Amino acid sequence: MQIESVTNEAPTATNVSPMGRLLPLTPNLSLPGFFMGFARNEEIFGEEEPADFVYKVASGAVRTTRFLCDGRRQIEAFHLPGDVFGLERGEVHRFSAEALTNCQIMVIRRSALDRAVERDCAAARELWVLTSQDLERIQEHMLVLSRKNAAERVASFLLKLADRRASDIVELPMSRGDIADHLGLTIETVSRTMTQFERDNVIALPNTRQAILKNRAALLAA
Amino acid sequence: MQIESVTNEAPTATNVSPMGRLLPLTPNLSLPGFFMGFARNEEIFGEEEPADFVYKVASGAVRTTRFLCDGRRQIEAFHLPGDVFGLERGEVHRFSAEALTNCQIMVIRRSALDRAVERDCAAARELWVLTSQDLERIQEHMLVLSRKNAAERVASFLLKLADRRASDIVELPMSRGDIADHLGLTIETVSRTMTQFERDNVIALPNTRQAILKNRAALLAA
DNA sequence: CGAGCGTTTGAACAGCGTCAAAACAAGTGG
DNA sequence: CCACTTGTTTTGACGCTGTTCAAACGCTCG
Repeated sequence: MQIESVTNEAPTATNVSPMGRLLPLTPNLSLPGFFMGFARNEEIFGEEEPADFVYKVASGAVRTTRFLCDGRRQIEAFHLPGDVFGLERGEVHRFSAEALTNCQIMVIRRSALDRAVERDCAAARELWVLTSQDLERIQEHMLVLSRKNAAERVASFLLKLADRRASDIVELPMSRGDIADHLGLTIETVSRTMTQFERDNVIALPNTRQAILKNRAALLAA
Repeated sequence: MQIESVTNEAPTATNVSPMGRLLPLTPNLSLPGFFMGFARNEEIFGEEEPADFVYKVASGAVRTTRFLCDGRRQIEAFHLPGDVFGLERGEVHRFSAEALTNCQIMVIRRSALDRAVERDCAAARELWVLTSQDLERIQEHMLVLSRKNAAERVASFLLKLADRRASDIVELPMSRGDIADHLGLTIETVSRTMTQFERDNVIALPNTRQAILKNRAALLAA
């Protein structure tokens, strides 16, 4: 990993503090921070490590994961540009985060966030909204995990990605194994399901890291 | 349902406002509110209804649920005394809530909470903590749903209830069907799994609404 | 005592996981 | 440019776990 300069311009006395320049954690809340670059598969932070920073994806993609004691893995979420991750209530991270692709990550000191929230109720509200959105997203995912079958899970996943990108051409920065560990399935089932969708002319798979939605209705019904 | 007087004492001019007396939403945040009683199976609020109130269990137990379009049900959580539920970011409830048993519910107007949070950063933080705890709880549950088998799911469930009550004698205010819809299983599988635990002397089932943990280690290993 | 639920139990079935091998993709070094 | 390696994805055969369907059992309450 490597600390990156934010822009093409060289840093100046006005836009760089010892904590870095002001960066938008949300559209309404900017805090001093800096950027870091991570290479594909590099760890951004580990489970149980001190949660001294909050992160936001500037470019690339990230996964947050945790493990059961016997090694079974769960991927809590995939984070795309604009997503905030690594925000904790306690002292340590409850997930680890790894780069899915080479990526640029905005890094903000948690102490700076804490201070902003102590004096500014609007900032405090922004923080609450961030966490609420996380909660809503994950409640949606819980429904998928508890009550949907393999085809429905993969369909939901593809549709969510397409909605985020606002396009029927979906880039898949994650491996089949990552998708499986996110959906509570096996690699083989994910692969078989996608191939079946392709045979049924519901999607096209020009290569393993790209899917094109050809029949949204069929995916919704799946 | 029926609006209840809070205590044995009659309300007085000092502890009752038009909004009700001050009630502790959390130990550190009290707001004007009132109590309501609900009968077993009575609906407290419905999905898509305006989220004008926040609720806290005073006594009894509550479930929050949602449905897939074809009727498959998911129980997001069971709420026991002290638990806050029905707190939303948006305008409407994203779950419905029903009384599992006869229960007393503390009801606080959301507008009162909003106002408190606008002027008081400490209150705003309390709100964030509430939502964060929800998120943490549900992330834990997600791991159960995505990567654990039937025996492990039921074991986690019993252990969590026992931890909450700080006792090896676990009251089960919910039906087998409720447990099934919470754990992403069927009634039959829940029943079979519990009977098997009983046969293996891991738990005792004096009746259908009570379980006694006899071998915590076996449950943890399950 | 009988009706109506919820729960338990059984038998058959199916969906998904497991294991194994083949196909494919992406580098690496000759 | 090709042979070789390594890791990922696909495909196939098989078996287990959990579902489905059906029936029996046991509460609770008229």
